[in-house]
Amino acid sequence: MGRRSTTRRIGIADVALLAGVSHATVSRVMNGNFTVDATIAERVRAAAVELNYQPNPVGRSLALGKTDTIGIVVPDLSNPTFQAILRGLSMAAAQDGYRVLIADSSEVSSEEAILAGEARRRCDGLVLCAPRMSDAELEELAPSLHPMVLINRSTESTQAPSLMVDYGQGIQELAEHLVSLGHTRLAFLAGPARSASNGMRLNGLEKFSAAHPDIELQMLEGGSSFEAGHEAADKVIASGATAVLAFNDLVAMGLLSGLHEKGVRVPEDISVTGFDDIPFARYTTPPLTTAAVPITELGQQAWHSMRALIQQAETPATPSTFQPQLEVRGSTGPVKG
Amino acid sequence: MGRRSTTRRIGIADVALLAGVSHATVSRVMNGNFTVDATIAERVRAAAVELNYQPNPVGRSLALGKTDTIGIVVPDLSNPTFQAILRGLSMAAAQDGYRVLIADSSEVSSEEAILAGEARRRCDGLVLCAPRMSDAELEELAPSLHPMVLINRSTESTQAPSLMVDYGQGIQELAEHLVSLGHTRLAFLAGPARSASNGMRLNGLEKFSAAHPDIELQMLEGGSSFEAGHEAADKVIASGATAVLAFNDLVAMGLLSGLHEKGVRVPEDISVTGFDDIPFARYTTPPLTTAAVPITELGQQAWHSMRALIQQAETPATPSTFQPQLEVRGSTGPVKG
DNA sequence: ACGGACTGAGAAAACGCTTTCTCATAATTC
DNA sequence: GAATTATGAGAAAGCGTTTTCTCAGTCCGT
Repeated sequence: MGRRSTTRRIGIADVALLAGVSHATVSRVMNGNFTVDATIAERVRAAAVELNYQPNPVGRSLALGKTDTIGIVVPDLSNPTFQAILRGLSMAAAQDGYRVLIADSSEVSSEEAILAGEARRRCDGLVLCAPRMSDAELEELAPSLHPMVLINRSTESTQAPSLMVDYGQGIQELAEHLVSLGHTRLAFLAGPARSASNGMRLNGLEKFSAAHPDIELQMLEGGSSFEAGHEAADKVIASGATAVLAFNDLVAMGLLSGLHEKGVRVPEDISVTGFDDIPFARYTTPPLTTAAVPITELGQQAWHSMRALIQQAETPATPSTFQPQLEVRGSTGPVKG
Repeated sequence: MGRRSTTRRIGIADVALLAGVSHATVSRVMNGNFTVDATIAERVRAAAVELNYQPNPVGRSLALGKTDTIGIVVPDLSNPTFQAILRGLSMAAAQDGYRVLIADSSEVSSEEAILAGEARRRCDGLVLCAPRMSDAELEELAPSLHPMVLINRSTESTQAPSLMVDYGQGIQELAEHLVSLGHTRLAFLAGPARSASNGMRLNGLEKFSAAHPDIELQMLEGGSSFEAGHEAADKVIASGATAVLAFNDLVAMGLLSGLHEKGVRVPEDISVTGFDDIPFARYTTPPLTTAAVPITELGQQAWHSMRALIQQAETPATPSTFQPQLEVRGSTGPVKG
């Protein structure tokens, strides 16, 4: 007890005592309220620096009703895509004096709801990347999470801004690219079944198939990780497809590695495409043809939407969509003649 | 005003009112204090679920003097090494019900101190990755940041636990490996001049040189990024070295790419080594020989040290060192004969 | 049946700050 | 010079919890 009081962090009261004013005045000075006499203000400031006083953020938060912190929930922090979103978000938020609290749901969709709620309560807003959560649950949760911005999801009920990547369009472009190279037997190495973005890709591919009834397109079960791609090599070879659209770059890279081990040449024997254009996609062997998503920028945009939401209670609710850009590299080539 | 009161989040008072008890009792029930009658407790719990009451964490934090949050400051969130530390830390902390707040100093060392202080005040502890901060500044800052665990740094004054990677040992092993392949003209593509971990590497290389007076070892200015490595290609070629030790995997990968563009073959013409063994190091062309650091595990360990620090005021102060492990892959080979 | 030891819950203080309310004192006006 | 208005700072009321303090009401032994 005695010990503890010695170590106690210095608070507004200590400054007030030293400066010989009330703590209200100290607060006024610290917050740049000009209704305080210049002489006294200076005295307070001097006392503050002498004691190296720094306002306790928790006390401030309670009084002000804001934490200057936003939360982000991601399904997997080891995924470069979410790392990039986090980075873009964090950097942009920092410029406005906000910090970010992270919550990794480890791909466990049942955790997403709880984590989201917890994070939200600690923060002024929430950026939600919850690809596995069901639409129903998201819809139910949304109101209690406001202000919130969604990544690659949208809700009916709330007007939460949502930032979407047009995966459907991107995958169509990739497929068209393969067709232009002469491929007629394609395979899609799908992502997690319940993933929202996988659904968007499937929609895109449906449109593609409708436009190209002559092109064969097989659906192969995959996943979202490097390992999933690696393990799918046999399946891909067995499919007889000459070109495969992987769920994302990670899967594509795993597949590249798996195919290499089996002695299958890319792109001579099989062409492979990824999705996302993660930083390392251009350095694989061969460099990966992919659909580039300006993902860091998306993270940045997420902050801007969030900021708008926090500042004005009125929601602009701009559901902006990011168009992926076809990035042709070495992993795709003319069909084996 | 009227509006606002309608929207107000429900608090402990609402539950108390509905259950017909004092808010103190609600608090007791919520915190599993058993000195409350079972009947009443049940009534309170019912009221809580009916109102969907969730205690306000800020209020709790103020009362309890803890936030259940730890901060981490990293110099660059786009660096896979820090991403991995963050991930290991975040996952481990989550298991104990802690969250992590991130602060990215964007490699600006002057920001590190401020960010660290800010983050620390909002959290129960701080994990500090501040490679650019001067020893003096770190020493001065340390006391005010406690509890804190350091990554790849150490202090004299405080007994802050520090988790170190033995870069000196690792780089020596890499150099020895190159020598064993017959190389006699080596170059070190250094990291940022003021980086602490770069210093450790230099110390290791000094020892190496002392043990191998016959081996030529040039020092080349580099950096810590992919781009730095890429740009250094010309310099490396001009140096006449047959093997180059890059500061880290990122630099090595950039160099690989740069050398490839110039038509220099790796490892036939020049051998290249990295450091860290980031996830993609094994998938470069050729796969990168490197010194593997169990970096996610280090993040985990950082949490364990932090937890010990938070729980018992007494510090175990275990300055643990992680030994990198030589990972020989395709980017190194016998010297050109 | 009466005093002492328990139980259990409300009242109130504490956490560290911001902000409204209030009221001296000083500055202005007629 | 008295009345009015600025000006500026302290007192106090929050913000939403936890926790100590207090004190009714019970239960027990004698």
